[in-house]
Amino acid sequence: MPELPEVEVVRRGLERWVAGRRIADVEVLHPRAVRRHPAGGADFGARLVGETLGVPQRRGKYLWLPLEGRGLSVLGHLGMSGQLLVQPERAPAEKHLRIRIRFDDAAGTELRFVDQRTFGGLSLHENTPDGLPDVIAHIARDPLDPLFDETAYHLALRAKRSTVKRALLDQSLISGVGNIYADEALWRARLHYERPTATLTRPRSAELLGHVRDVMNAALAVGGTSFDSLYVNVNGESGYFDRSLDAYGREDEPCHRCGTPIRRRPWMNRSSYFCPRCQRAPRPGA
DNA sequence: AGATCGCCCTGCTTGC
DNA sequence: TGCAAGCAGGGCGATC
Repeated sequence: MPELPEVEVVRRGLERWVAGRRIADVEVLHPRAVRRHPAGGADFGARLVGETLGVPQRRGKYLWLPLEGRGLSVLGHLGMSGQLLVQPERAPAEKHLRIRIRFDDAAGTELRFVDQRTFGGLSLHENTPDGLPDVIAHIARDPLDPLFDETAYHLALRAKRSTVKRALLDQSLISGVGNIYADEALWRARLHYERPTATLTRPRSAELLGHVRDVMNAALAVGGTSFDSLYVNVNGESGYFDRSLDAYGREDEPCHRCGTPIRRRPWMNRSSYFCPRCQRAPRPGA
């Protein structure tokens, strides 16, 4: 599933292949793909025709394509299985093709939104004065954003009566961290996922944040090398290909630090993977 | 009002 | 073998 590094790879691909192009036609093939656009697929398409795409932007796992001179943006989220592909116009339709965007130039390529599980989608929104689609104004800056406020993050963390993994996944505090990166960063920081946020010292939270950035940058480095073809993102998960995970998905496999079998615990309708030796559970009531 | 839960969805895997 | 349940998971609306 695409996470922040994968979405950034997609953003770069879009910048290269569709920025500056004018939309000629939009085909919405599945209503769920535009469910965040209340006026529906026909309205979505009609309002895009004739518009020119600006430089794609990203925050966390959201990305958006500004419409030049309009104060509007096409907002996209890939969800679990979404892909944005730049394909030759004559290429056969993908099995899960949901939206097709054609351009009025002679490049011979079109933009396709393909999504098996339909958790993702596209929609059209007005921008805030910051140039952010209004519906994602509540999404915090992500850890790769130069304007991410580390001090504010730490203070918010300390003020929460919550646990560290919940806080990592709270998009209003920090965006772009999903289940995989949360478990990986916690493993690197040797922190148990149920560690109360209020017990994290400033150096400890700074260290954790550093690990979050490290795992994302490592994935970005790998994902960023594999997309110089026509495809914006060959398979929607390129960032994971050559990356070795230390915790996530490694139940019963030896910890890369101490050899203790990694454990999986049900958590918030998901799973948490951790090393029971390196990442000790917090004392009850601590 | 902040924290938590359930739902959306499909295809692969597992188990009886 | 076939069917059913489990699992993956981000985000949002409902609920407590």
